[in-house]
Amino acid sequence: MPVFKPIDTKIAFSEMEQEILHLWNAKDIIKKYLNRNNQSSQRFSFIDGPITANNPMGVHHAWGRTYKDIIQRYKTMKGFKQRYQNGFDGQGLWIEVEVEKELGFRSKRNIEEFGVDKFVELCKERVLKFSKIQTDQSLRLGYWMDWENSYHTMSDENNYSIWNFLKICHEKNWLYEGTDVMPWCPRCGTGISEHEIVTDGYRDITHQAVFVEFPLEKNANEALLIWTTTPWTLSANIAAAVNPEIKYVKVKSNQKIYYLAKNKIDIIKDPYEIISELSGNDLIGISYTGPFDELPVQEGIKHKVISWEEVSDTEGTGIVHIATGAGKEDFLLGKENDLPTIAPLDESGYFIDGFDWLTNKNVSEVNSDIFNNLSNKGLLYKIEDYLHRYPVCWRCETELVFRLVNEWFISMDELRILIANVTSKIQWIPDFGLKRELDWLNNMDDWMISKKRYWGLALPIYKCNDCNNFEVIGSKKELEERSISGWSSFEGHSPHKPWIDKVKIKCLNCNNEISRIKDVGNPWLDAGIVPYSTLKYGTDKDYWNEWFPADWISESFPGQFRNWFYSLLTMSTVLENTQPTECIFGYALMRDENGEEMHKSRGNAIWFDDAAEDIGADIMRWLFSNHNPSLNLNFGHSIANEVKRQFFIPLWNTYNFFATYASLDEFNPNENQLTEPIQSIDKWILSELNTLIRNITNDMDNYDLSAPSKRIEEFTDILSNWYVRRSRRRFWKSENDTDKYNAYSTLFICLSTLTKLLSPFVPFTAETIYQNLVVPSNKNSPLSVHLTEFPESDETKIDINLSNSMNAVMKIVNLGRSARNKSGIRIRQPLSKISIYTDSNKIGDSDDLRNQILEELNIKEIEALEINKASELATLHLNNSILGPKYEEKFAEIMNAFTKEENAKLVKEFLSNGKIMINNISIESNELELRAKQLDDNAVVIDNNYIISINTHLSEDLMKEGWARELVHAIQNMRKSAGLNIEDRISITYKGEGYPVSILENDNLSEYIKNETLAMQLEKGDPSQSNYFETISVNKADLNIGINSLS
RNA sequence: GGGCCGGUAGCUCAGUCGGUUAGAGUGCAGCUCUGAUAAAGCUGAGGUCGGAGGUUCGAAUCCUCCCCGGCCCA
Repeated sequence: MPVFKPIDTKIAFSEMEQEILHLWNAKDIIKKYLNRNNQSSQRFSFIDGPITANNPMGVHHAWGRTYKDIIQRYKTMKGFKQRYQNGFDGQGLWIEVEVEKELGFRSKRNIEEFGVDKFVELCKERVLKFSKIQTDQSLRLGYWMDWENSYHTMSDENNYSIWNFLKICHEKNWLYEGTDVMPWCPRCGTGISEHEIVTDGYRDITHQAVFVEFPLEKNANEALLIWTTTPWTLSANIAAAVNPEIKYVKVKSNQKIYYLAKNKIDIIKDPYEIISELSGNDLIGISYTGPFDELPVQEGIKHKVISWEEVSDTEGTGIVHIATGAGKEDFLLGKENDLPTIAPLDESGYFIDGFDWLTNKNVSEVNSDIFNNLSNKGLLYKIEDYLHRYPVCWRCETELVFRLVNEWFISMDELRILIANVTSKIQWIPDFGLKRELDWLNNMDDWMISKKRYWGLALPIYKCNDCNNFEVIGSKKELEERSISGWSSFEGHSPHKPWIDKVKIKCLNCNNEISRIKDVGNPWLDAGIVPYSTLKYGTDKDYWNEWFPADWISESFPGQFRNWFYSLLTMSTVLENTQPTECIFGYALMRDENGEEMHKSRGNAIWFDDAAEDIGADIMRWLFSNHNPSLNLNFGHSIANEVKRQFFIPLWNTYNFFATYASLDEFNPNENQLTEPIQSIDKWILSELNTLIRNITNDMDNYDLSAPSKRIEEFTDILSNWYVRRSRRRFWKSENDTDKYNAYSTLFICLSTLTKLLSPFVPFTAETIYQNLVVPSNKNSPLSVHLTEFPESDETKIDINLSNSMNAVMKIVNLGRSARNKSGIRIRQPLSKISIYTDSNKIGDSDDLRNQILEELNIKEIEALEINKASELATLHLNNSILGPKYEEKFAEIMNAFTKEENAKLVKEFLSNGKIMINNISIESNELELRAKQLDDNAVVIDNNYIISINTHLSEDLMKEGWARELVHAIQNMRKSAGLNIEDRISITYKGEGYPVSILENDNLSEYIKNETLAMQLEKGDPSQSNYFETISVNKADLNIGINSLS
């Protein structure tokens, strides 16, 4: 009975993967995997960066999850106990937006009318729905986590852990309420973060840009000329900014004096005269009259020219109108220069009190009124259409305005350096990650943690509107203790809006009843707390100590420096002043096949579910494993197809070859162990295998997750194209001797070890091969490859000399093929001699290796090359990499003297003595190198001081032998065409004259032909009477051949 | 404007500590081998290693400046 099931040579990956999924389910393998190291004393702590559970996962998530799976599977096989906890991110605006879309909402007012409680419940439901979908998709990818124990950032535990963090921030005086100017959608009534604008938020829009005069205080006939595309902000003008480095001019036109940048002189619409040139510096400090000084809010504001390096003279007038309450940069500049702030708009974009005739007008409809007003005051210089990129709301396309808002911040003044110190303790892969994170920290403003929305962390900040005291509550228990009303309405709900806001506490300063602020938290707080919340920091310190810090975390680099990595580092610094993880492994961005960003709208996005079915999870995973993580990854079908052809098909063919013949021969790996004498080629491939294990172990221990796949591909290549290719005859021969079983054993060891090496990377393929090769042949083997141990390298099997010799053999064979190619002699045509010069003659000593060369190249014999001949085939060169550092300056002289000598003489000296003398300096063997001469009539290769040449002369006997092999080849093809089985015996009939017949009637050659083709008879006759016949051309003469099956 | 990453064959990318004639895959052209292989092998064409300086006996590699692309910050 054959041990191994027959294999489908045309492998359909996704079907194979479905079968394996069923197997894992049926045998409960995942659970066994998760629990196998429960008793282990070794720990590997991985913390999952939560995936946003807002949509089905994409192929880019599959990339990241593959890394996470690979490292955990490897550590599992190495015996480490792990937590395998996956995380879902579920609070924040992204979820709200999707729920709003589903409900057809367009603004916050819709949500208020609908009911915040119902809205929040729908957000929760959405998270649960997509976390389920993502779980199923992850299983399809072969990602093994403790799926029933995934954490959610919306959990009570997570939210209360953040409360604790915020309370500590407050105790250290790092938490404060401040103001900032941010992009704001007046229609949705919410701030839009910079990130949201950057991704999808700019449109090309034509605005009316206006040139306005700001008259100088000292002389109303002189004016600064400014330019703006947002006329409504002029009502909030505070200052005018110039660049101290730029050249400005004072010009006279129509009896008035204007100031503007020299480069923008074209703006002056009438004839003008330049009165003087001046630098920006000369303008700084000048007082002017504001364009809307008559408005109540402008009372008491002193307008002055200030300095700002960012002012350019490529746009506008080179003098910039500054409204500190209506522009992001203006606001910062205002802070630096200690300027007052006027904020004109309410949440919905209406002018607030104090703006006289503008009050209660909407920002979207005031432009023409403002133009008229300015014109009446004589301040309007001119109006132009201006096309520019302008931010819009990514949900409703409304043009954004910049609005001054109150937000809550964590101050970075003291924290910045502490976080940087913690950051530097972490190993960053790739290492430039550290530089980038430190750069971000350096530039990081205070962290804005509030958002005026509904679904998210309830910031536990309670503010007294009377005395401005604010307090931060650090836990649920503390809130209960402090509550003076509303606890019963809250109890039983999650700490979210609106329920949490029922609870009121007493102001410790003035005894008033005070409420929580309305804001929710920045979602990165939710993800950053995870090393504390999920590891039971607040509830089980022993557990926390056991698993904190993480050994390794991984996420896509570009965005996370300012997001997850940043929040992790900040929160861990505040709580424990220590690193949350020992190592951060980052990877770049996924692009489409052509390197373009994937977009739903562009149609080049690939859905995970489609990819899993069309491409297969393992091919995706191998493609990911093969890629340098720090570079962007181009992903697509043709790239996946290349991976399949490059790696999976050769691997599958090798496996198929083994299973087919091992079954025929009823080879059983348990009963047939390797027995002496063992051929060199077996020892060699086992040496390579153990080297492979050693290298991969080393890679994985250093978190180099892309090196192993390259090594495995190289190994699979030599296994298939050298080991199997060179061993075929051993498998085919009819007698079941030790040598044949040694070949099977060796190949079995390689393949079964490969399944284990492969299992972290391609769990389905590895399992398939394991199930067919290992499980049936050994009753004691673990149920799944994923329950096995990672292979240990057996150093005693590693033989570097053998490896070098085999490399030389392969090199020689390559040379032989190349020589044949050049002289047009086919491999089927035998050659007489290969000549080798070597001092120790190692290849010549090993019959095994000698025979590899002779067989593979179809050459009769190896002969020794004598020294005079050998020295004609080579040139001698200095080994610069050794001599350079050794002799430094003197090296130039040596090189000079060396080139003056006749090289052929030096070669001979070297071959005789193993060294040469130059300038009375002895140059040793390792400092020299022989290279093959490029000769037309000689095929020469030199390796490790062997000199090899191949004789391409053909004798009559050799030619006949060549034709005999040609006939064998033709008859084999006929057998195939006739549909015969491999083991079928045949009889051959031939008809022809002259040269072809002389081959068939040569005793040796006809015997050879019969042997090779399993022919019992070889006779002259009428081939057309045979079941199958063909006419073959031999040395330009025709030969008719017919075959009959005797089976 | 600042920080980081990248620029090597038509395309995708290796290239270690500075060291010999800069490699692989893919594509193109030609050939070979094959009773595991919808495979594989060989040969050929294809390179100012982004540019310019510098250090060095020697630079794709180190240094400086510049150009182009990406990401982040302002």
